[in-house]
Amino acid sequence: MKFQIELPVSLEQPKQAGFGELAVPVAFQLARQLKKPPKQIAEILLDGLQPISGVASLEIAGNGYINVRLDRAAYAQGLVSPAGLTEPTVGRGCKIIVEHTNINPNKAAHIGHLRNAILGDTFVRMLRQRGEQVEVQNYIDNTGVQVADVVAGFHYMEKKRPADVQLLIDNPAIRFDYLCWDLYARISTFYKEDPASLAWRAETLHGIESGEGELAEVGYIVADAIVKAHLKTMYRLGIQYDVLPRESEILHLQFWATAFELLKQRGAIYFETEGKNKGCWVMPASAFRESAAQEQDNDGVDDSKVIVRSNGTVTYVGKDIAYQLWKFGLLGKDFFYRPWSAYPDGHQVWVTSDQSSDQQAPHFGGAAKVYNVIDSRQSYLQDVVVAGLRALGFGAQADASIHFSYEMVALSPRTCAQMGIPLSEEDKRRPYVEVSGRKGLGVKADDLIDQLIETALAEVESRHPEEPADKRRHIAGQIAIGALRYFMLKFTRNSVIAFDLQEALAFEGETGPYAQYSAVRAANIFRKYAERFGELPAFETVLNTDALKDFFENDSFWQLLLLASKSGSAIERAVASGEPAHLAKYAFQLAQAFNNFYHDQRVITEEDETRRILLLWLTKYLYSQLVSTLGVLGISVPEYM
RNA sequence: GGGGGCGUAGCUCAGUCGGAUAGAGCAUCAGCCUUCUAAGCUGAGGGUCACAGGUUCGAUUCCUGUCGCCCCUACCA
Repeated sequence: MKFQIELPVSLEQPKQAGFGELAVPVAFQLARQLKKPPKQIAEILLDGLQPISGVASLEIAGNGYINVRLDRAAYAQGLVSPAGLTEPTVGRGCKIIVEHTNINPNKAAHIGHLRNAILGDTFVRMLRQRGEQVEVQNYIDNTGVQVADVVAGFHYMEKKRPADVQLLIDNPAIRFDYLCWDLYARISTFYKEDPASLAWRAETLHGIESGEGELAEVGYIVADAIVKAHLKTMYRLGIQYDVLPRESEILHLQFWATAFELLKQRGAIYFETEGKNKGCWVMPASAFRESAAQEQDNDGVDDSKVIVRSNGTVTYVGKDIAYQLWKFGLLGKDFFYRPWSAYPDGHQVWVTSDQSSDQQAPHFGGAAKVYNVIDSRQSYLQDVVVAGLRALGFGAQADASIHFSYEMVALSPRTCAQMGIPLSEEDKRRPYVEVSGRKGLGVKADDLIDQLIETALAEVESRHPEEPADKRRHIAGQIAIGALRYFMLKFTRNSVIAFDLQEALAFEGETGPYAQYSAVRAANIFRKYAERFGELPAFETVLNTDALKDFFENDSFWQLLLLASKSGSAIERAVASGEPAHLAKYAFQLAQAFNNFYHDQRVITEEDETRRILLLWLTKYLYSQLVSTLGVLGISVPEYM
């Protein structure tokens, strides 16, 4: 280099289209060391530079930017006839586990669960698009307090035996997950009014953990039925799973006992002999909190985390450490597996078992990287789990444990009012109200999906009265899913969603249906073209560099092409930042750009044949990029809208 | 008390390693359907990027402090 300075040359996108395709701010970086004005440095850098292939020109702009302009025809030619199949396979053959959904199997799924599942599923799709090997796990806490409460409700409040509960499950006129939603709210209220009844919970938990007796039996059939309902709900949104690891197997197969021995051996936890945690096995706060080491004894507060209670039972975190170890293949033991169910496309979901394994079962676990999609309120517990791995000497795996956190979905005051939820004066002043399963307060996932479908159906019916009813309903479903998935993805993860029904039901503006509509419009052009001119031309043979050069002199066409060509880097960026919202935003921008193009240009009626074919090709390219991006977001494009 | 997050247009939110004139949607107002479908397009108004310092060629972005809001801080999960 001219200045004898080694520097990573960074590239960035100019804020404005008129500044070219790439900007090199290197002169600014050098300015500090060279004590020269950035503009002067840029001039020296460009002086005598040889022409670069694919680059049309370099120029200095602003007070020191070097703007790069690409050779448009060459760039377009590369997109018309891609040189070989350059699939973006960055997969290194290492398995990635994404754990998401993880709903307590004691009641119907609500909108908060939808955010988790949609975020997780979209991230999975993004990774798979890049060629990664991904395993989707949905952890089932079938022995926890929430299940126990509903079981206690059936057993003690409703006086139902296992066979009675099974009848409810088998009754097609009853939505069992909704029934449990209400029962859970009722028993939670009952506990509050009559604290003595909390003994039921203890009794039920004990029964479920032992795995024997009527309480355990009711526990199994309730949890299984609810899991079935959850998978059905999620499948409506195109969300599938590979394996369902259950807490009952973690208990019965002694996963915890193994992890416990490891933790004791390596001194990750110790037996507390005094203070409030006397008689417990605890992890010192210094393990999972940096600042804790210095100020251990301020106010005498003990911030250690209890792993094993004084009565000898293990906390959730303890089990989670064992589970996390298994995910990395570090526990030294495995579950047994049996088939749970199969999706219509044949994809098999497996569930863990403590008996014996099906011969066909694939190998689960043993990943190199693990994403846990869990809401941000649990970041403290996730920190403890990771600290556990680190304390055991598994530093690399601790680093590869990623808490894919997101903020909760709350309800807007307006939506609460619409649903008849009473609000205190204090709540009314807040921007949002937290949902509560214990109070039965929230929006059920299936209700929301149903309402979206009905709203979409009304639109489709008014626009296409001549189309068959089942077709219209299918399309309404696609639109509903598009609206819902986009709505859940448009916010970045650390933003609390104040769920507003009116906003969620919107199909205009920055929404999924807006993007779907753009794609439908493009498809209409192809249909009309075929009606008028016959089959679509073979673009590779028809379009030559001269024609492309001429066509893309037009700045708006060029900008459109450029934007559409960036879908791959949009996915890269979204994966790197862990923000599916970035990809959603890209899809919206692409749709918006297409709508502008659609409004300005007539493809079919263009009289110049070369130009018509060029317009058609650009439409085709935009369409395929939009459809594939929407696909990664889990949004399909209807036949008509 | 401790830990974490947030504060950007009337509302809901983006804002890429610190970079060029701070963006989008909704809402409001004014326009555009004989056209490849108006779930669309064009335009207008709307900003002390919470506040005060600091770092430097340059700060919405990084640092410190103040104010306000939220979450976590259980032998629940």
